[in-house]
Amino acid sequence: MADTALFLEHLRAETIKDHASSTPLYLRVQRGIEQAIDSGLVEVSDALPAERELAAQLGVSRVTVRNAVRALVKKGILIQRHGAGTFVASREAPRPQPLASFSEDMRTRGISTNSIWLNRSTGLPSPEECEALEIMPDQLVSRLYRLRFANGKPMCLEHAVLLATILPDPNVIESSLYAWLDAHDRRPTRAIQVVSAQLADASQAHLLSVPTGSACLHVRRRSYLSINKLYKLYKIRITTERALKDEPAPPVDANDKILIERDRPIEFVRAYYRGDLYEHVSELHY
Amino acid sequence: MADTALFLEHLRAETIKDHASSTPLYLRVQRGIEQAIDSGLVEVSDALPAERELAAQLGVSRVTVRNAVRALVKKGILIQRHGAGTFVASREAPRPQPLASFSEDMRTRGISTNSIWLNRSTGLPSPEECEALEIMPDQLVSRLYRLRFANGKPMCLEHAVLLATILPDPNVIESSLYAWLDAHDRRPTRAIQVVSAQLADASQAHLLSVPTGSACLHVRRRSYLSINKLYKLYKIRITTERALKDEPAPPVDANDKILIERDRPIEFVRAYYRGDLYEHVSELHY
DNA sequence: CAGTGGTCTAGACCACTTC
DNA sequence: AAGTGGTCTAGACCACTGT
Repeated sequence: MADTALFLEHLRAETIKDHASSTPLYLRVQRGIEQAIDSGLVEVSDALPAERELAAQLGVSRVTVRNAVRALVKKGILIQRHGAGTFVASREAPRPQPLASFSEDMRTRGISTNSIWLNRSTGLPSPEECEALEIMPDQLVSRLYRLRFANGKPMCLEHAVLLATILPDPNVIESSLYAWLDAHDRRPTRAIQVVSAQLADASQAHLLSVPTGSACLHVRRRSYLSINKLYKLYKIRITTERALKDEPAPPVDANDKILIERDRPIEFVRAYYRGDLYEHVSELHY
Repeated sequence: MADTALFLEHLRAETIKDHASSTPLYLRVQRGIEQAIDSGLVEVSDALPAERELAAQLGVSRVTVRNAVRALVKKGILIQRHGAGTFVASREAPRPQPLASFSEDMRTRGISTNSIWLNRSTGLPSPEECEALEIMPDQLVSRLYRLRFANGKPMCLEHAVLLATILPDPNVIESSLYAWLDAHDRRPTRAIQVVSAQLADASQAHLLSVPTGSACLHVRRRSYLSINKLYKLYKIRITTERALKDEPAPPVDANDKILIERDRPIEFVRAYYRGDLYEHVSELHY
């Protein structure tokens, strides 16, 4: 290690910093180690001080250190080898692809984006949408239909459908749907995509400014909100409604049902990308 | 819960079972809980006994119980809610897509597969392959080129390149490459895929039995082997060589280099799928 | 052999949920 | 107020690695 003393000093400072705040100790240690690596204080291939040593130097228990290290190992930033030590992993190695929105995806590729709205409305779902969103036919949905541009070129024809309970009014979306969802703490945590190759039909080709019969990538995506976030949103809604309408609390059963389900689909997207301009990246695990 | 006493009894039995073996205690507890859920002993929406209660009943510490539960929560089988309890998650909810081989992928879709070899050889890598596999131009690679059929129809034109150190002789592969890799403990643990839409050119179209200009899905995949497995394979190779040739151990530096890198690409695949027969599924996380 | 991470115990207090 | 999971401590022994 380049300078163990300096590393420990930084870590101690970082660990003490939010002492008054409610940030858990192991998260502060974790962030301290992460920052030390990012700032180059410890370099790739360096061994971290032993867990017992770290614990002693920071004045915390070894369990707490292990808690912090475990998260960083899962992130791929550290590598532990039984009997040998804990090492800083190489930085060049690929990291998992996060669930990014179209705009974010393009931004990371260094491409500017804009879009024009073809339709925004709220209404009843089609049978296909009912199945995709796991809802009954009388539950309202919001629709966003637009043509997206990348670096000024038409790139993608996108049709998004969301639960109206998640997005009550589609007209509030300015350019980035996910930015709005983020701001309202209801951004999907997980998505399943099905990608297939198709030939553009006449109307798609016209909108995308390509010849009919060009190759295009058809992406269908179902996005899920984690049970925890859903529950929190649900609780908030219930409380607010009760406060407003002076109604009694809902029956416990209804509550229980929601608690125990897993992630719930909140968004269903169909998109047609120009085959000459877009490639879809995905990561698989064994 | 249907029958707490029965659940605890099962769990106690499962926990004690491999007492003599070296299986860690928390893994035995974990497996016990998992089996109880799979066998229907506890049902969806049931709350598990409290962690302290479980620990007391099993005669283990609460930390050990938490260790077991944490893994099951990560797997999506259990859901924990602060202050409320630990619940069995719904089983219908979708589970993440594992990294499957073509044959496995098709089998889960209920489709039979076969293939004909177009070429199998070992040789020096092209510049593109060097970059994809992160190797020098003098390091040998094995190539597998074949036409794959699904339910008797030509489905996919696949060109796979692997490090010769991983697959020394491509002719040993009968039908499933991944089955062989599995048997030799060198199956990739992770892969990154890039999917794009293209029109089939004349030779591709001919092999796939579709008209020239049909939509096809072009998939490029880099598959990685985890650092741990790599290290174990490497160590084994070193030891064997030493035993055979009576050579001294390799210099420590070479060893160290390998230890600290992350996952390493061992396979590079280019495949062209018929757009009318294949859809690519992927999952994203936030 | 000494040093490391991996597992385990028996406590404790805090934050949150439920009633 | 009682019960739950979330965090934390101060120990202990085992299995593995390096030399």
